[in-house]
Parts: sequence; C-alpha cells; structure tokens
Amino acid sequence: MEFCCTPVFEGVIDAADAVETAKALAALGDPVRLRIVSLLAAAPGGSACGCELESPLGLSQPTVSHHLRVLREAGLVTGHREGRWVHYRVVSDRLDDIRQVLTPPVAVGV
Amino acid sequence: MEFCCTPVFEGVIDAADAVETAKALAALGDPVRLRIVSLLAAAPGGSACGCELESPLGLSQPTVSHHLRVLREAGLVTGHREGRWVHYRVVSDRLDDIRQVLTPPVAVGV
DNA sequence: CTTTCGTATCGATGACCTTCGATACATTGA
DNA sequence: TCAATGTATCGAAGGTCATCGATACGAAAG
Repeated sequence: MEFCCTPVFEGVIDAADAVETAKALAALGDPVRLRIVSLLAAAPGGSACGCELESPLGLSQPTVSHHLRVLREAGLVTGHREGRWVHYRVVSDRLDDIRQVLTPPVAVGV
Repeated sequence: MEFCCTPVFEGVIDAADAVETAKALAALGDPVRLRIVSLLAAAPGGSACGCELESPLGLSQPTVSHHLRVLREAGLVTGHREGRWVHYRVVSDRLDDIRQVLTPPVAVGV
C-alpha cells in the first residue's frame, strides 16, 4: 500500500494528496477510534485482540469490528490471527507520516 | 478556549479527551479543509482572506465559509476583520498540540 | 461432528456532513 | 443615502457515517 505524506506546509497540497491524507486524519477524527489506538498502544506488548476492546469502549462487537476495519484500511493498525483471536497493533510508521504532514518546515506564524 | 492535549500513548485516553481531540482531527480529516490549511500556510504573510480561497478550491463562497467556520471552531485557524475582508491564519500552536497527541514517548511498536 | 467462542459481514436506522442558492449582515465608496 | 463588495447564516437536498441485531465465517475444544 502506498501512503501519501505530502506536507501541508510545503507549497500547496494538491487535491489528490489532500484526499489521501484526509482519509488517515478522518480515521483518527473519531473519539472511539482514537481510544482504540490509545488502548492498543497501552496494552501489554502493544497489542490486543478485538474482544478486549468491547468492554472498555462500551460498544457492541460489530461496532468495534467496524472501527477496527476503518483503522486497518487507513493503515493505522494491523491485525494478524492467532488462533481464534486477531491481535491488533498500532502502525507507528503511519502515525509518523501523519505527524510529518502537519509539521511546519521551520516556523509558520510569520 | 481550552484545548486538550492528552497524548494517545500515555496511559489510556479517557472518553472526554478523546472527543475533544477527535474534533480537531476530524476538522483536518476533510480534503477541502486540509487544502485550506495548506493554502493559508503558503500564502504571503501566512494569511489570506476567504475570497482568495474560492477560486483555487473551486467551491462556492458559502461552502468555503462553512469550512472556515469548522476550522475556526476547532481552533486550527483564526480570522480577524480588516475592512471588508477577514484574514485567516493557521494556528500553529494548535497543530503542535495535535502532533504531540500522536507522538509516542519513546517507541511503541515493541 | 457438534459445540463454543472470537471475528466479520449484512441490512436497517438515525444522525451528521457537504454543498449550494437565496438572503442577510458589515464595511467601504460614490 | 445608496450601491458595491466581502462575509455569514439559513434551508434544503443528497450522501456518508456510527450503531446495532441478526447472521455467517473460522478455529479450537469436547
């Protein structure tokens, strides 16, 4: 999968790159998904299965699965099966990309 | 206005902070608004009036005004009137906050 | 093979969001 | 005062999203 990482501050971002980058930001622009990322990052070993997320989030299993799918399609988490469970993990490289998009070259406010 | 800046990686983000942070990320999670931020950052002096954005975005004046309102309410841009025009400018401190939320303390991926 | 448990998908519902034309407001200039 | 220009708001239309119950899939256990 190819990720866009055109910074917002270098020249003017073109429409295609904006669409791609906005997808990742929109994926994080939901309270539930932000908490999922936080829960995964705080989990022992940096990973957790979906069933461990339902209770702290207070959401149904289909809803949690839906959000995990959005995060997966945005490249923000990965999941690999381990027997009956699927262990999810944050993709830190992807977060690095997003941070870089929002980083000014030197200083922006004049 | 009080901004939340609880990092995703320090412990588990609570629901209230997640809602607040998600608002800013959702504001940036739209291609049009991402381009607006980019256009403002690239503008001479780091600011531009709303009327200068309609043409490069290819959107109507009410639509541009709507997106500027979303960005303003998310604390990502500020606008002050200058005669008939309102000059908008990126709030770099707010972007710093968002970047920090997504920054791991040391390393996350085990 | 059947049951059990974790996960993914489907379909429906209600809320939200983007977009626009029409319109009102604000400021400047004639 | 009146016209012109930039901006904000309103109302509506269309699409997208979050959420759930029901259901199907996958893997392990009995």
